[in-house]
Amino acid sequence: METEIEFANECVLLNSLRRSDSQWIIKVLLIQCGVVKEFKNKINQGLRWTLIFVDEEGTKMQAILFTDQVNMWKEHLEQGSIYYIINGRINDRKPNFQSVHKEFEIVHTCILVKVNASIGDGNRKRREIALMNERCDRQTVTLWGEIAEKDGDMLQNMIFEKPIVVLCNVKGTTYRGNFVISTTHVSSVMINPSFEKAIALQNWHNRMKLQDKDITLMPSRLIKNARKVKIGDITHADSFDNTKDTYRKFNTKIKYIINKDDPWYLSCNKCYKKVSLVDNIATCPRCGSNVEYEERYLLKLELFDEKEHCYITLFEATKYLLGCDVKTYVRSISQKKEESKYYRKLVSSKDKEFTFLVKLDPRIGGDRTGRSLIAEELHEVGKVDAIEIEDDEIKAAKTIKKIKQIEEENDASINHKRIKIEKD
DNA sequence: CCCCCCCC
Repeated sequence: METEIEFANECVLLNSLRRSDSQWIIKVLLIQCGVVKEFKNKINQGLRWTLIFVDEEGTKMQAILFTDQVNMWKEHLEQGSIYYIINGRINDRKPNFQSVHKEFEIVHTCILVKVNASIGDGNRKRREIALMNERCDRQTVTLWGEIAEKDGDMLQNMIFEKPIVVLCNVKGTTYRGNFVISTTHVSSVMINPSFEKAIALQNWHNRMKLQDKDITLMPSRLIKNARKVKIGDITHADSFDNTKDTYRKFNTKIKYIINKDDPWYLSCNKCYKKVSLVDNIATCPRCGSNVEYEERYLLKLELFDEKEHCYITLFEATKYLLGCDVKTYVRSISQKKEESKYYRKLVSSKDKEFTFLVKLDPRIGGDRTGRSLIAEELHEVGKVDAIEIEDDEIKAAKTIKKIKQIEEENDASINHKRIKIEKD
């Protein structure tokens, strides 16, 4: 295969290959296949295919195939397989473009729990997914460009099996106080890979499934660690400190379910605003007509905690109350809603006590009368506290203890060797 | 020989 390889950094060039080498062979794992794209400029036109490989030392490199090579290889190369590349052309790394190899590389191994619809076209195409780890922390990831197109579609088709997803060379950004991970042009996505951490997570997930536990309904570390308050502490607060600690939880009864018959709406995929349907054409008040849309939960509740009452809105969090995703719910009530176990669960939640998690918005202060809160998460009272909290301090202490133990063992073995040598 | 920091 004749191909162009852009190396990540010069070390690789020195260690395993030199640009001047005319004959070489390298063993690589294909970790990311792009989408075959057509290109056209003043001089050339044809097909382009971007691949990302990793060698046995863990160094990543990008390879580009052009028209003839694309046609020759497109049916044969497979993500996750091992190949030998023989005698490719090696280019220097181009400083204006992203390097495949990062000085700091974060690898995320998580369970896929949600895939949103994709938005936009070409390089602007994006698709949000949600991942979860063994501590039930949710993490939103935005897939971009070819990864949104190819891997995103693959993930959407697999969402019901909740595969393990590994992300390499992704970047983190903060938007409105939320940490969001985004893919870049050098990111790679692996689905159900066979390395230790991924298998351990898969085993954990299998154990949960055997206990009939849906991990997407389990209390997250966020709600476990959130500061516990009364409703009045939130509704009567003049303003909120602009700190990182913006989550609060409170226990309260559901006094009234305001829209129990239609706890969802048709939402614009791009901006989440409610679309209106006329002759099957959806119009979004913000994005215009003929937009893509899907059902989205929206449940409004009135709460009462003996002292205060307030209104709260549940979007995605409705799932915690009903136990299923919105599409399953809508399907379940399409015939006789009284026969839907999810509908019955919704109705029976009235007068029950729940722990609600809300996020404080530092921009909103003062008079909040009439303004409803938005729930991030909720569980029946007792379910949150029942689970043992292993906070970071305890974990850190354990790690230190472990390290000391290992050091002592090493010391002992070193001493033992010394003794042995002396005896000899 | 191609192409790059996007969006709510």
